[in-house]
Amino acid sequence: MTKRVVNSSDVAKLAGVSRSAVSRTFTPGASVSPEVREKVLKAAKKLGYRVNRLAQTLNARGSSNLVGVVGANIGMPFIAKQLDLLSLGLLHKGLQCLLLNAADARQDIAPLIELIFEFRAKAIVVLSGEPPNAILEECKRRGVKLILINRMMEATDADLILTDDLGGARLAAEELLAAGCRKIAVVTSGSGTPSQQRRAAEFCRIVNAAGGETLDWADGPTSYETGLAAGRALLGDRSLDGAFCVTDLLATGFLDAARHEMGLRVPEDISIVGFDDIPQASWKSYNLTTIAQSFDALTDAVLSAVDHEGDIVEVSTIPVQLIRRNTVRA
Amino acid sequence: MTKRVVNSSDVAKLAGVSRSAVSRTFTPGASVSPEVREKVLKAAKKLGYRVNRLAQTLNARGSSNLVGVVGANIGMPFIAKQLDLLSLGLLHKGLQCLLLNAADARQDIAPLIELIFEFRAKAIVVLSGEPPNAILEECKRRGVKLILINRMMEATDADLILTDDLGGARLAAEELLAAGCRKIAVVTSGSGTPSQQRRAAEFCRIVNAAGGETLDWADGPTSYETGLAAGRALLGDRSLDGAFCVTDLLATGFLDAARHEMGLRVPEDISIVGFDDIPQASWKSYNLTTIAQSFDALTDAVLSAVDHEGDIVEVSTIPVQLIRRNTVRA
DNA sequence: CCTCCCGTTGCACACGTGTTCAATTTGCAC
DNA sequence: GTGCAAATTGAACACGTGTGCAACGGGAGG
Repeated sequence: MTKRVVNSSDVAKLAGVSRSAVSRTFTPGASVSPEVREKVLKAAKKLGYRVNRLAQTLNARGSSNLVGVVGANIGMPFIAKQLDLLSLGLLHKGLQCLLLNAADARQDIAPLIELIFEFRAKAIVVLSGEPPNAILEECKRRGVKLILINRMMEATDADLILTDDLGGARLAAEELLAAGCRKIAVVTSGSGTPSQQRRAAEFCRIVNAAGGETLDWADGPTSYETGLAAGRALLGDRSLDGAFCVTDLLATGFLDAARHEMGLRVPEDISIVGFDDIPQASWKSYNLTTIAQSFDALTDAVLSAVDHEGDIVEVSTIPVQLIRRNTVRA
Repeated sequence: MTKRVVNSSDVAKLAGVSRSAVSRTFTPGASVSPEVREKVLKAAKKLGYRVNRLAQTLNARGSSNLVGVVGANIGMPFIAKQLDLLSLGLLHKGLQCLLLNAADARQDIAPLIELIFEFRAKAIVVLSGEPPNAILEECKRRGVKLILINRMMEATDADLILTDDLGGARLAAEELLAAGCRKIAVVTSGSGTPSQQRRAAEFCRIVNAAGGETLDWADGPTSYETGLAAGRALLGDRSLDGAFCVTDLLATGFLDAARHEMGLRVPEDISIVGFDDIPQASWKSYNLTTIAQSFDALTDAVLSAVDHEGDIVEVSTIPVQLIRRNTVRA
């Protein structure tokens, strides 16, 4: 006994019409008479018929309505929230989300993208890692939209969606300077992503220009533990009166090191500003002053880039906003 | 100018062989002579040929190597981590992950599952929501593996993967009783998921049997804010000396309410135990004693269920473990 | 040299759908 | 009733692939 799935021909046979009629019934805007449509729908329901999207896509010239999403560390709060909203938006738009999770941000994501090619996806969204140039060319050749979120800057063949890192760094710097901070730690991970580097560099530039002193840290993955380690290493220097952590995850770790290991009071002894506004930033134990990115703007930008046909690349900037909570001295 | 994607016939033509030879070259275990294989590979590389998985699947009788994953609240720490490991494991096994994100845990997930049917997925993993019985039957009829994680208990046609909620509740109860707690809050969300209900019911049973008193709370979504609200509402009663929150997210909120709003010391004034061991549970500000589920066991169970052919349903139990940190009085 | 067997190859079919094109029917005005 | 346009319908093709089947070729054993 072979469990065969029902065909459009099966439906056609039962309804007593041609297979074309069945196809047209399920194709919006096609020309079918109401009575035929009803017969077809009845037969389809009886047999439990469902269109085979794979065959549908195969037929349609060009690509499917699949969107490949490449990421790493899906479990981290900020990425998780991005993915949550993004997949929701895609689904809402009638697009399906093929998730390719990289084991590690450092992993070469080229094989994953090539896998997406094999599925004839309509677009590819890259949340982590940096696709090599060969991939960029291949995307262009195949007519696949490539959308990079906070990735390489000099890629000219992909749609770029960039957080306003410079604006955010400025907000953070001004807030800490206004609080009277003069010697400020700048905490980044060792991953060296362009986004983090831009934030750190711009922050240092502004603070130094204002006569402040900055102290860099860059090591480890982008994690709570790294923030903790940074705090342990840097906070021995009691002359530090401020810290800018380029990620909230780093900031929470740094803050915990200050309070629970180094015996410092926040914000009385040291002021801290983060970046991203992850959910935990608003938890009472942290109450972290941070730079929020508009998730809505980010999602909208991705969705519009997916739809946006044409060869002109789009560069969207996600606006940022200072969220004042309670980790900067008044 | 039409941007056509390269065919296997294109490759065949360039290599001077038949299309079958191309297909066989990319089919492991097929019979091709080394010289033909090399010619084909050379031509394929030159043209940038990639197998079209959609056509591949269409041909192959039966289903694809897609696995549909249905979830909600992908952004929440516990779900996010589940999804992270799961998608990683699936990818590692050569399976692709089609992510369908529900807007809300209460949303009817039947349409999402039906969408997965249309893609002829090999299996469906349900992380949130409860599929109606009609879906169960349809899965069986279509020969699609249905895997439910911590969902309905009485479903007999699906593979079930269940956390050892009862064992976890027992560990929590024993820990709190051993700490001398006599009047214990039991905090659940208002979502009424079977998993949460089992944990709460078993906990109450054990504590009551030991002569302890329990105080229930069940309202709101499963979130930090709900835990906060529960703490505000319950902790006015100063005779409370313990709390079991069926989710770490609830526990963190509850703990913050105790410390930052009700002026209580944890664990001196009240002992708290959570469930899930989300990453934040180990953050220094919480140091939450909690019941950990083995993520590896969960992932393994899902992967084995996907592969496991045959009509017999599998029921896997994910073991739990008490993680002692610092929210229970010694 | 003949026979048998095995590895390789190409042809043709099947998978399930959307769509063009011509044929047919319907509707309508005269 | 008749002519014409519009709406509907069905047959046939295309999409890109894997594979059964038969044909072919070569080497080993007799």
